[in-house]
Amino acid sequence: MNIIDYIKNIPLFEGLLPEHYKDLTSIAVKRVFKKGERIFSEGDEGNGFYVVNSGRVKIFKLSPEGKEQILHLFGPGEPFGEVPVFSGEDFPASAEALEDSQILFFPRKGFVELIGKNPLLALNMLATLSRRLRTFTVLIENLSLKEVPGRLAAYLLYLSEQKNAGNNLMLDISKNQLASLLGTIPETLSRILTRMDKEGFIKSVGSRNIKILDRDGLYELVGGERRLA
Amino acid sequence: MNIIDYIKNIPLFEGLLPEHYKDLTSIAVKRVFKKGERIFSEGDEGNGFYVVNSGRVKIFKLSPEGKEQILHLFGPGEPFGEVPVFSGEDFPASAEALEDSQILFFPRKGFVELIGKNPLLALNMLATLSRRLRTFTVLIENLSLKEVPGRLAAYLLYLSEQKNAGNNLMLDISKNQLASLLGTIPETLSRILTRMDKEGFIKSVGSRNIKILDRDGLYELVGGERRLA
DNA sequence: TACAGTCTTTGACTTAAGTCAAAAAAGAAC
DNA sequence: GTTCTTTTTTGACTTAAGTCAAAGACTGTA
Repeated sequence: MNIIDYIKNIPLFEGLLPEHYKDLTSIAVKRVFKKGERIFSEGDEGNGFYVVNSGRVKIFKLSPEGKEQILHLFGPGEPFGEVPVFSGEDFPASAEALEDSQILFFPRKGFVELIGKNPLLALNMLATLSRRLRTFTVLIENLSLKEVPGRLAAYLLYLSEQKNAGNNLMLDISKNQLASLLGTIPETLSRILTRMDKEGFIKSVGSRNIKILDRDGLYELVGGERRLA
Repeated sequence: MNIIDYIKNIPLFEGLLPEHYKDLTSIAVKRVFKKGERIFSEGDEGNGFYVVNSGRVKIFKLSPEGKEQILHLFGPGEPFGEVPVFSGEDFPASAEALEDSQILFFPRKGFVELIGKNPLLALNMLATLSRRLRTFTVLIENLSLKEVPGRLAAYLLYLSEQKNAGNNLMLDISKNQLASLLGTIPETLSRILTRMDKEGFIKSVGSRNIKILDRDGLYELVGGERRLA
Protein backbone atom coordinates (compact mmCIF):
# COMPACT_ATOMS: atom_id res chain seq x y z
CA MET A 1 0.00 0.00 0.00
CA ASN A 2 1.15 3.45 -0.89
CA ILE A 3 1.74 6.25 1.59
CA ILE A 4 -0.89 8.41 -0.05
CA ASP A 5 -3.53 5.73 0.43
CA TYR A 6 -2.82 5.57 4.12
CA ILE A 7 -2.92 9.32 4.39
CA LYS A 8 -6.30 9.54 2.72
CA ASN A 9 -7.75 7.31 5.41
CA ILE A 10 -6.47 9.25 8.39
CA PRO A 11 -9.33 11.15 10.08
CA LEU A 12 -6.98 13.98 11.01
CA PHE A 13 -6.58 14.71 7.31
CA GLU A 14 -10.23 14.44 6.42
CA GLY A 15 -11.65 17.04 4.09
CA LEU A 16 -8.35 18.13 2.62
CA LEU A 17 -7.83 18.79 -1.05
CA PRO A 18 -5.89 16.35 -3.27
CA GLU A 19 -2.97 18.75 -3.50
CA HIS A 20 -2.70 18.73 0.30
CA TYR A 21 -2.61 14.96 0.34
CA LYS A 22 0.29 15.20 -2.05
CA ASP A 23 2.04 17.70 0.20
CA LEU A 24 1.56 15.45 3.19
CA THR A 25 2.79 12.43 1.26
CA SER A 26 5.91 14.26 0.26
CA ILE A 27 6.92 14.96 3.85
CA ALA A 28 5.77 11.68 5.48
CA VAL A 29 8.26 8.95 6.30
CA LYS A 30 7.25 5.33 6.80
CA ARG A 31 8.77 3.55 9.79
CA VAL A 32 8.42 0.04 11.15
CA PHE A 33 8.60 -0.96 14.81
CA LYS A 34 8.73 -4.44 16.28
CA LYS A 35 6.50 -5.41 19.21
CA GLY A 36 7.97 -3.95 22.37
CA GLU A 37 10.18 -1.50 20.53
CA ARG A 38 10.49 2.03 21.86
CA ILE A 39 9.33 4.75 19.47
CA PHE A 40 10.37 7.69 21.59
CA SER A 41 11.13 8.34 25.23
CA GLU A 42 10.05 11.01 27.66
CA GLY A 43 12.49 13.89 27.40
CA ASP A 44 13.50 13.19 23.80
CA GLU A 45 13.44 16.12 21.48
CA GLY A 46 10.32 15.99 19.34
CA ASN A 47 10.84 17.10 15.79
CA GLY A 48 7.72 15.59 14.37
CA PHE A 49 4.66 13.53 15.15
CA TYR A 50 3.39 10.09 14.20
CA VAL A 51 0.33 8.34 12.87
CA VAL A 52 -0.34 4.62 13.32
CA ASN A 53 -0.80 2.79 10.02
CA SER A 54 -1.08 -0.69 11.41
CA GLY A 55 -0.47 -2.22 14.81
CA ARG A 56 -0.89 -0.53 18.20
CA VAL A 57 1.04 1.90 20.32
CA LYS A 58 0.96 2.80 23.98
CA ILE A 59 1.90 6.17 25.44
CA PHE A 60 3.05 5.89 29.04
CA LYS A 61 4.98 7.25 32.00
CA LEU A 62 7.25 5.29 34.32
CA SER A 63 7.85 6.00 37.98
CA PRO A 64 11.36 5.75 39.43
CA GLU A 65 10.28 2.45 41.03
CA GLY A 66 9.22 1.11 37.64
CA LYS A 67 5.46 1.43 37.96
CA GLU A 68 3.88 2.30 34.63
CA GLN A 69 0.89 4.52 33.90
CA ILE A 70 -0.55 4.19 30.41
CA LEU A 71 -1.86 7.51 29.12
CA HIS A 72 -3.19 6.40 25.74
CA LEU A 73 -3.55 3.39 23.50
CA PHE A 74 -3.56 4.22 19.81
CA GLY A 75 -4.50 2.12 16.79
CA PRO A 76 -4.69 2.58 13.01
CA GLY A 77 -5.41 6.11 11.85
CA GLU A 78 -4.62 7.77 15.17
CA PRO A 79 -1.92 10.42 15.55
CA PHE A 80 0.41 10.67 18.53
CA GLY A 81 3.40 12.64 19.73
CA GLU A 82 1.99 15.98 18.56
CA VAL A 83 2.59 17.95 21.72
CA PRO A 84 6.23 18.94 21.06
CA VAL A 85 5.38 19.97 17.51
CA PHE A 86 3.37 22.91 18.81
CA SER A 87 4.72 23.56 22.27
CA GLY A 88 8.32 23.35 21.12
CA GLU A 89 9.48 21.23 24.03
CA ASP A 90 10.42 17.60 24.66
CA PHE A 91 8.10 14.60 24.62
CA PRO A 92 6.24 14.56 27.96
CA ALA A 93 5.90 10.75 27.88
CA SER A 94 7.22 7.66 26.14
CA ALA A 95 5.80 5.58 23.28
CA GLU A 96 6.19 1.88 22.58
CA ALA A 97 4.77 -0.51 19.99
CA LEU A 98 2.39 -3.06 21.54
CA GLU A 99 2.51 -5.13 18.35
CA ASP A 100 4.59 -5.06 15.20
CA SER A 101 3.53 -1.71 13.81
CA GLN A 102 3.87 0.45 10.78
CA ILE A 103 3.97 4.14 11.55
CA LEU A 104 4.05 7.32 9.51
CA PHE A 105 6.29 10.10 10.73
CA PHE A 106 5.56 13.73 9.84
CA PRO A 107 8.51 16.07 10.41
CA ARG A 108 7.65 19.14 12.36
CA LYS A 109 8.84 21.82 10.02
CA GLY A 110 7.03 20.68 6.92
CA PHE A 111 3.87 19.99 8.85
CA VAL A 112 3.73 23.37 10.53
CA GLU A 113 4.11 24.99 7.11
CA LEU A 114 1.19 22.95 5.81
CA ILE A 115 -0.95 24.00 8.74
CA GLY A 116 -0.10 27.63 8.09
CA LYS A 117 -1.37 27.25 4.54
CA ASN A 118 -4.36 25.16 5.43
CA PRO A 119 -6.85 26.27 8.06
CA LEU A 120 -8.88 23.08 7.86
CA LEU A 121 -5.84 21.04 8.82
CA ALA A 122 -5.33 23.40 11.75
CA LEU A 123 -8.93 22.98 12.87
CA ASN A 124 -8.69 19.20 12.58
CA MET A 125 -5.59 19.23 14.72
CA LEU A 126 -7.27 21.52 17.25
CA ALA A 127 -10.17 19.08 17.43
CA THR A 128 -7.75 16.19 17.98
CA LEU A 129 -5.93 17.94 20.81
CA SER A 130 -9.21 19.01 22.37
CA ARG A 131 -10.50 15.46 22.41
CA ARG A 132 -7.27 14.37 23.97
CA LEU A 133 -7.65 16.96 26.72
CA ARG A 134 -11.10 15.59 27.33
CA THR A 135 -9.86 12.02 27.72
CA PHE A 136 -7.14 13.23 30.09
CA THR A 137 -9.81 14.97 32.13
CA VAL A 138 -11.59 11.66 32.49
CA LEU A 139 -8.38 9.86 33.41
CA ILE A 140 -7.59 12.45 36.08
CA GLU A 141 -11.10 12.16 37.44
CA ASN A 142 -10.74 8.39 37.56
CA LEU A 143 -7.39 8.47 39.31
CA SER A 144 -8.33 11.12 41.81
CA LEU A 145 -12.02 10.67 42.48
CA LYS A 146 -12.84 7.02 41.77
CA GLU A 147 -11.69 3.79 43.35
CA VAL A 148 -10.31 0.95 41.28
CA PRO A 149 -13.63 -0.96 41.04
CA GLY A 150 -15.28 2.14 39.58
CA ARG A 151 -12.48 2.63 37.08
CA LEU A 152 -12.63 -0.98 36.01
CA ALA A 153 -16.41 -0.87 35.65
CA ALA A 154 -16.07 2.25 33.51
CA TYR A 155 -13.51 0.52 31.32
CA LEU A 156 -15.69 -2.54 30.81
CA LEU A 157 -18.66 -0.41 29.85
CA TYR A 158 -16.49 1.64 27.54
CA LEU A 159 -15.20 -1.50 25.86
CA SER A 160 -18.69 -2.81 25.41
CA GLU A 161 -19.92 0.40 23.80
CA GLN A 162 -16.87 1.27 21.81
CA LYS A 163 -16.58 -2.17 20.21
CA ASN A 164 -20.32 -2.68 20.00
CA ALA A 165 -19.69 -5.92 21.77
CA GLY A 166 -22.89 -6.30 23.71
CA ASN A 167 -22.28 -8.23 26.90
CA ASN A 168 -19.47 -10.47 25.70
CA LEU A 169 -16.23 -8.61 25.96
CA MET A 170 -12.83 -9.65 24.78
CA LEU A 171 -10.00 -7.71 26.36
CA ASP A 172 -7.75 -6.20 23.74
CA ILE A 173 -4.79 -5.83 26.07
CA SER A 174 -3.20 -8.06 28.70
CA LYS A 175 -4.40 -7.69 32.26
CA ASN A 176 -1.00 -6.36 33.20
CA GLN A 177 -1.44 -3.58 30.69
CA LEU A 178 -5.02 -3.02 31.77
CA ALA A 179 -3.86 -2.57 35.34
CA SER A 180 -1.39 0.03 34.14
CA LEU A 181 -4.09 1.79 32.15
CA LEU A 182 -6.35 1.93 35.23
CA GLY A 183 -3.60 3.25 37.47
CA THR A 184 -3.23 0.14 39.58
CA ILE A 185 -1.21 -3.11 39.70
CA PRO A 186 -2.02 -6.59 38.36
CA GLU A 187 -2.66 -8.12 41.79
CA THR A 188 -5.26 -5.52 42.67
CA LEU A 189 -6.95 -5.80 39.28
CA SER A 190 -7.10 -9.56 39.60
CA ARG A 191 -8.67 -9.39 43.05
CA ILE A 192 -11.28 -6.90 41.95
CA LEU A 193 -12.24 -8.97 38.92
CA THR A 194 -12.69 -11.91 41.27
CA ARG A 195 -14.93 -9.87 43.54
CA MET A 196 -16.99 -8.56 40.63
CA ASP A 197 -17.42 -12.13 39.49
CA LYS A 198 -18.43 -13.41 42.94
CA GLU A 199 -20.90 -10.57 43.37
CA GLY A 200 -22.56 -11.21 40.05
CA PHE A 201 -21.55 -8.15 38.08
CA ILE A 202 -19.55 -10.10 35.52
CA LYS A 203 -18.47 -13.61 34.62
CA SER A 204 -14.78 -14.14 33.81
CA VAL A 205 -14.37 -16.62 30.96
CA GLY A 206 -10.81 -17.76 30.48
CA SER A 207 -8.24 -15.06 30.87
CA ARG A 208 -9.24 -12.75 28.03
CA ASN A 209 -13.03 -12.81 28.04
CA ILE A 210 -15.56 -11.23 30.31
CA LYS A 211 -19.31 -11.43 30.20
CA ILE A 212 -21.31 -8.54 31.61
CA LEU A 213 -24.12 -9.88 33.80
CA ASP A 214 -25.30 -6.71 35.51
CA ARG A 215 -24.83 -3.67 33.35
CA ASP A 216 -26.80 -1.38 35.62
CA GLY A 217 -24.72 -2.53 38.56
CA LEU A 218 -21.55 -1.58 36.71
CA TYR A 219 -22.98 1.86 36.03
CA GLU A 220 -23.69 2.25 39.70
CA LEU A 221 -20.12 1.29 40.52
CA VAL A 222 -18.92 4.00 38.14
CA GLY A 223 -21.22 6.60 39.60
CA GLY A 224 -20.33 5.73 43.18
CA GLU A 225 -23.89 4.78 44.13
CA ARG A 226 -22.76 1.26 44.82
CA ARG A 227 -19.54 -0.36 46.00
CA LEU A 228 -18.22 -3.88 46.11
CA ALA A 229 -19.02 -5.66 49.34
CA MET B 1 -9.72 49.93 30.32
CA ASN B 2 -10.89 49.12 26.85
CA ILE B 3 -11.47 45.61 25.55
CA ILE B 4 -8.88 46.08 22.82
CA ASP B 5 -6.21 46.93 25.38
CA TYR B 6 -6.86 43.71 27.25
CA ILE B 7 -6.79 41.74 24.04
CA LYS B 8 -3.44 43.14 23.02
CA ASN B 9 -1.92 41.81 26.21
CA ILE B 10 -3.16 38.25 25.89
CA PRO B 11 -0.29 35.90 24.93
CA LEU B 12 -2.66 33.74 22.91
CA PHE B 13 -3.15 36.68 20.55
CA GLU B 14 0.49 37.62 20.31
CA GLY B 15 1.84 38.48 16.90
CA LEU B 16 -1.51 39.26 15.31
CA LEU B 17 -2.09 42.21 13.03
CA PRO B 18 -4.05 45.28 14.20
CA GLU B 19 -7.00 44.32 12.02
CA HIS B 20 -7.20 40.99 13.82
CA TYR B 21 -7.24 42.70 17.18
CA LYS B 22 -10.18 44.67 15.91
CA ASP B 23 -11.93 41.50 14.77
CA LEU B 24 -11.36 39.90 18.16
CA THR B 25 -12.58 43.00 19.94
CA SER B 26 -15.75 43.00 17.92
CA ILE B 27 -16.70 39.48 18.99
CA ALA B 28 -15.49 39.58 22.62
CA VAL B 29 -17.93 40.09 25.48
CA LYS B 30 -16.86 41.35 28.90
CA ARG B 31 -18.29 39.50 31.90
CA VAL B 32 -17.88 39.91 35.63
CA PHE B 33 -17.99 37.14 38.21
CA LYS B 34 -18.03 37.45 41.97
CA LYS B 35 -15.76 35.34 44.15
CA GLY B 36 -17.18 31.85 44.35
CA GLU B 37 -19.46 32.33 41.37
CA ARG B 38 -19.79 29.49 38.86
CA ILE B 39 -18.70 30.38 35.33
CA PHE B 40 -19.74 27.12 33.72
CA SER B 41 -20.45 23.58 34.83
CA GLU B 42 -19.37 20.20 33.56
CA GLY B 43 -21.85 19.07 30.92
CA ASP B 44 -22.89 22.57 29.93
CA GLU B 45 -22.91 23.26 26.24
CA GLY B 46 -19.83 25.26 25.31
CA ASN B 47 -20.44 27.89 22.71
CA GLY B 48 -17.33 29.88 23.31
CA PHE B 49 -14.22 30.17 25.45
CA TYR B 50 -12.93 32.62 28.03
CA VAL B 51 -9.87 34.65 28.90
CA VAL B 52 -9.15 35.97 32.39
CA ASN B 53 -8.71 39.74 32.47
CA SER B 54 -8.37 40.14 36.21
CA GLY B 55 -8.89 37.83 39.13
CA ARG B 56 -8.44 34.07 39.21
CA VAL B 57 -10.35 31.03 38.08
CA LYS B 58 -10.23 27.37 38.98
CA ILE B 59 -11.18 24.50 36.68
CA PHE B 60 -12.27 21.42 38.62
CA LYS B 61 -14.16 18.16 38.81
CA LEU B 62 -16.36 17.00 41.67
CA SER B 63 -16.92 13.41 42.76
CA PRO B 64 -20.40 12.22 43.70
CA GLU B 65 -19.26 12.35 47.36
CA GLY B 66 -18.23 15.97 46.95
CA LYS B 67 -14.47 15.58 46.75
CA GLU B 68 -12.95 18.14 44.42
CA GLN B 69 -10.01 17.78 42.05
CA ILE B 70 -8.62 21.03 40.69
CA LEU B 71 -7.37 20.66 37.13
CA HIS B 72 -6.10 24.18 36.51
CA LEU B 73 -5.72 27.56 38.14
CA PHE B 74 -5.79 30.44 35.70
CA GLY B 75 -4.90 34.09 36.13
CA PRO B 76 -4.79 37.24 33.97
CA GLY B 77 -4.11 36.62 30.30
CA GLU B 78 -4.88 32.91 30.38
CA PRO B 79 -7.59 31.32 28.25
CA PHE B 80 -9.88 28.54 29.47
CA GLY B 81 -12.86 26.54 28.33
CA GLU B 82 -11.53 26.04 24.79
CA VAL B 83 -12.08 22.30 24.53
CA PRO B 84 -15.76 22.39 23.41
CA VAL B 85 -14.95 25.08 20.85
CA PHE B 86 -12.96 22.59 18.80
CA SER B 87 -14.27 19.20 19.85
CA GLY B 88 -17.87 20.30 19.59
CA GLU B 89 -18.99 18.68 22.82
CA ASP B 90 -19.86 19.80 26.34
CA PHE B 91 -17.49 21.23 28.95
CA PRO B 92 -15.60 18.32 30.50
CA ALA B 93 -15.19 20.16 33.82
CA SER B 94 -16.50 23.14 35.79
CA ALA B 95 -15.11 26.64 36.28
CA GLU B 96 -15.47 28.98 39.24
CA ALA B 97 -14.07 32.39 40.13
CA LEU B 98 -11.63 32.23 43.06
CA GLU B 99 -11.77 36.01 43.40
CA ASP B 100 -13.91 38.74 41.94
CA SER B 101 -12.92 38.43 38.30
CA GLN B 102 -13.34 40.11 35.00
CA ILE B 103 -13.49 37.73 32.08
CA LEU B 104 -13.64 38.06 28.32
CA PHE B 105 -15.89 35.66 26.46
CA PHE B 106 -15.24 34.76 22.82
CA PRO B 107 -18.20 33.15 21.07
CA ARG B 108 -17.33 30.00 19.23
CA LYS B 109 -18.59 30.81 15.80
CA GLY B 110 -16.83 34.11 15.35
CA PHE B 111 -13.63 32.76 16.80
CA VAL B 112 -13.49 29.70 14.56
CA GLU B 113 -13.94 31.97 11.57
CA LEU B 114 -11.03 34.11 12.70
CA ILE B 115 -8.86 31.06 13.10
CA GLY B 116 -9.74 29.95 9.59
CA LYS B 117 -8.53 33.26 8.25
CA ASN B 118 -5.52 33.47 10.47
CA PRO B 119 -2.99 30.64 10.68
CA LEU B 120 -0.92 32.34 13.37
CA LEU B 121 -3.91 32.39 15.67
CA ALA B 122 -4.40 28.69 14.96
CA LEU B 123 -0.78 27.94 15.78
CA ASN B 124 -0.98 29.96 18.98
CA MET B 125 -4.04 28.01 20.02
CA LEU B 126 -2.34 24.72 19.14
CA ALA B 127 0.59 25.72 21.33
CA THR B 128 -1.78 26.55 24.17
CA LEU B 129 -3.59 23.21 23.98
CA SER B 130 -0.28 21.36 23.69
CA ARG B 131 1.06 23.00 26.83
CA ARG B 132 -2.14 22.09 28.59
CA LEU B 133 -1.75 18.46 27.55
CA ARG B 134 1.72 18.59 28.99
CA THR B 135 0.54 19.89 32.35
CA PHE B 136 -2.14 17.19 32.44
CA THR B 137 0.53 14.60 31.79
CA VAL B 138 2.36 15.84 34.85
CA LEU B 139 -0.82 15.83 36.92
CA ILE B 140 -1.59 12.25 35.90
CA GLU B 141 1.95 11.23 36.72
CA ASN B 142 1.64 12.86 40.12
CA LEU B 143 -1.68 11.24 40.94
CA SER B 144 -0.73 7.80 39.74
CA LEU B 145 2.98 7.47 40.37
CA LYS B 146 3.82 9.79 43.27
CA GLU B 147 2.73 9.89 46.87
CA VAL B 148 1.36 13.04 48.45
CA PRO B 149 4.70 14.17 49.96
CA GLY B 150 6.29 14.03 46.51
CA ARG B 151 3.44 15.98 44.94
CA LEU B 152 3.62 18.61 47.65
CA ALA B 153 7.40 18.91 47.31
CA ALA B 154 6.99 19.33 43.55
CA TYR B 155 4.41 22.06 44.11
CA LEU B 156 6.62 23.96 46.55
CA LEU B 157 9.57 23.84 44.15
CA TYR B 158 7.31 24.90 41.31
CA LEU B 159 6.04 27.85 43.33
CA SER B 160 9.54 28.88 44.21
CA GLU B 161 10.73 28.82 40.60
CA GLN B 162 7.62 30.14 38.97
CA LYS B 163 7.35 33.16 41.25
CA ASN B 164 11.09 33.60 41.53
CA ALA B 165 10.52 33.54 45.22
CA GLY B 166 13.78 32.03 46.43
CA ASN B 167 13.24 30.12 49.64
CA ASN B 168 10.44 32.20 51.10
CA LEU B 169 7.18 31.08 49.65
CA MET B 170 3.78 32.57 50.05
CA LEU B 171 0.95 30.25 49.13
CA ASP B 172 -1.35 31.85 46.60
CA ILE B 173 -4.28 29.60 47.44
CA SER B 174 -5.81 28.30 50.66
CA LYS B 175 -4.56 24.99 51.97
CA ASN B 176 -7.97 23.51 51.30
CA GLN B 177 -7.61 24.43 47.67
CA LEU B 178 -4.02 23.24 47.60
CA ALA B 179 -5.13 19.86 48.89
CA SER B 180 -7.67 19.69 46.09
CA LEU B 181 -5.01 20.64 43.55
CA LEU B 182 -2.70 17.89 44.81
CA GLY B 183 -5.43 15.29 44.76
CA THR B 184 -5.73 14.86 48.50
CA ILE B 185 -7.71 16.27 51.46
CA PRO B 186 -6.89 19.09 53.89
CA GLU B 187 -6.18 16.77 56.83
CA THR B 188 -3.59 14.79 54.90
CA LEU B 189 -1.95 17.93 53.55
CA SER B 190 -1.75 19.41 57.02
CA ARG B 191 -0.15 16.29 58.44
CA ILE B 192 2.43 16.11 55.69
CA LEU B 193 3.37 19.75 56.09
CA THR B 194 3.88 19.06 59.78
CA ARG B 195 6.14 16.12 59.01
CA MET B 196 8.14 18.10 56.44
CA ASP B 197 8.59 20.77 59.05
CA LYS B 198 9.68 18.34 61.78
CA GLU B 199 12.11 16.64 59.43
CA GLY B 200 13.75 19.88 58.42
CA PHE B 201 12.67 20.18 54.80
CA ILE B 202 10.65 23.34 55.38
CA LYS B 203 9.60 25.79 58.07
CA SER B 204 5.93 26.71 58.23
CA VAL B 205 5.50 30.38 59.08
CA GLY B 206 1.96 31.32 59.93
CA SER B 207 -0.63 29.67 57.78
CA ARG B 208 0.27 31.11 54.40
CA ASN B 209 4.07 31.17 54.38
CA ILE B 210 6.61 28.44 54.00
CA LYS B 211 10.36 28.67 54.06
CA ILE B 212 12.33 26.08 52.12
CA LEU B 213 15.18 24.79 54.28
CA ASP B 214 16.36 21.80 52.26
CA ARG B 215 15.80 22.30 48.56
CA ASP B 216 17.79 19.23 47.57
CA GLY B 217 15.77 17.17 49.99
CA LEU B 218 12.56 18.33 48.35
CA TYR B 219 13.94 17.35 44.95
CA GLU B 220 14.70 13.91 46.32
CA LEU B 221 11.14 13.60 47.61
CA VAL B 222 9.88 14.45 44.12
CA GLY B 223 12.18 11.97 42.46
CA GLY B 224 11.35 9.23 44.93
CA GLU B 225 14.94 8.84 46.13
CA ARG B 226 13.86 9.88 49.59
CA ARG B 227 10.68 9.55 51.63
CA LEU B 228 9.40 11.09 54.82
CA ALA B 229 10.26 9.06 57.89
C1' DT C 1 -14.19 44.49 69.64
C1' DA C 2 -16.94 40.74 69.15
C1' DC C 3 -19.20 37.35 66.51
C1' DA C 4 -19.81 34.08 62.80
C1' DG C 5 -17.94 31.52 59.70
C1' DT C 6 -14.21 29.43 57.51
C1' DC C 7 -9.75 27.40 57.52
C1' DT C 8 -6.36 24.57 59.67
C1' DT C 9 -4.67 21.29 62.76
C1' DT C 10 -4.72 17.17 65.72
C1' DG C 11 -6.21 12.63 67.42
C1' DA C 12 -8.18 8.07 67.03
C1' DC C 13 -9.65 4.90 63.88
C1' DT C 14 -10.66 2.55 59.25
C1' DT C 15 -9.70 1.01 54.81
C1' DA C 16 -8.31 0.65 49.94
C1' DA C 17 -4.69 -0.68 47.77
C1' DG C 18 0.18 -1.78 47.72
C1' DT C 19 4.22 -5.27 48.75
C1' DC C 20 6.32 -9.63 48.77
C1' DA C 21 6.25 -14.40 47.88
C1' DA C 22 4.61 -18.31 45.72
C1' DA C 23 1.47 -21.20 43.19
C1' DA C 24 -1.32 -21.90 39.14
C1' DA C 25 -2.45 -21.17 34.47
C1' DA C 26 -1.62 -19.91 29.86
C1' DG C 27 1.41 -19.15 25.83
C1' DA C 28 5.51 -19.60 23.21
C1' DA C 29 9.50 -22.19 21.74
C1' DC C 30 11.77 -26.31 20.89
C1' DG D 1 4.27 -33.07 23.71
C1' DT D 2 7.52 -31.06 26.84
C1' DT D 3 9.97 -27.29 28.63
C1' DC D 4 10.57 -22.55 29.48
C1' DT D 5 8.70 -18.13 30.12
C1' DT D 6 5.31 -14.98 30.96
C1' DT D 7 0.88 -13.88 32.76
C1' DT D 8 -2.50 -14.29 36.23
C1' DT D 9 -4.13 -15.50 40.63
C1' DT D 10 -4.00 -16.19 45.68
C1' DG D 11 -2.43 -15.51 50.42
C1' DA D 12 -0.44 -13.01 54.29
C1' DC D 13 0.99 -8.71 55.57
C1' DT D 14 1.97 -3.54 55.48
C1' DT D 15 0.97 1.10 54.74
C1' DA D 16 -0.48 5.56 52.81
C1' DA D 17 -4.11 8.05 53.01
C1' DG D 18 -8.99 8.62 54.06
C1' DT D 19 -12.98 9.29 57.66
C1' DC D 20 -15.02 11.30 61.57
C1' DA D 21 -14.94 14.33 65.32
C1' DA D 22 -13.35 18.13 67.76
C1' DA D 23 -10.44 21.93 69.01
C1' DG D 24 -7.82 26.10 67.68
C1' DA D 25 -6.62 29.80 64.73
C1' DC D 26 -7.88 33.21 61.32
C1' DT D 27 -10.68 36.62 58.68
C1' DG D 28 -14.06 39.58 57.58
C1' DT D 29 -18.01 42.01 58.93
C1' DA D 30 -21.27 44.11 61.99
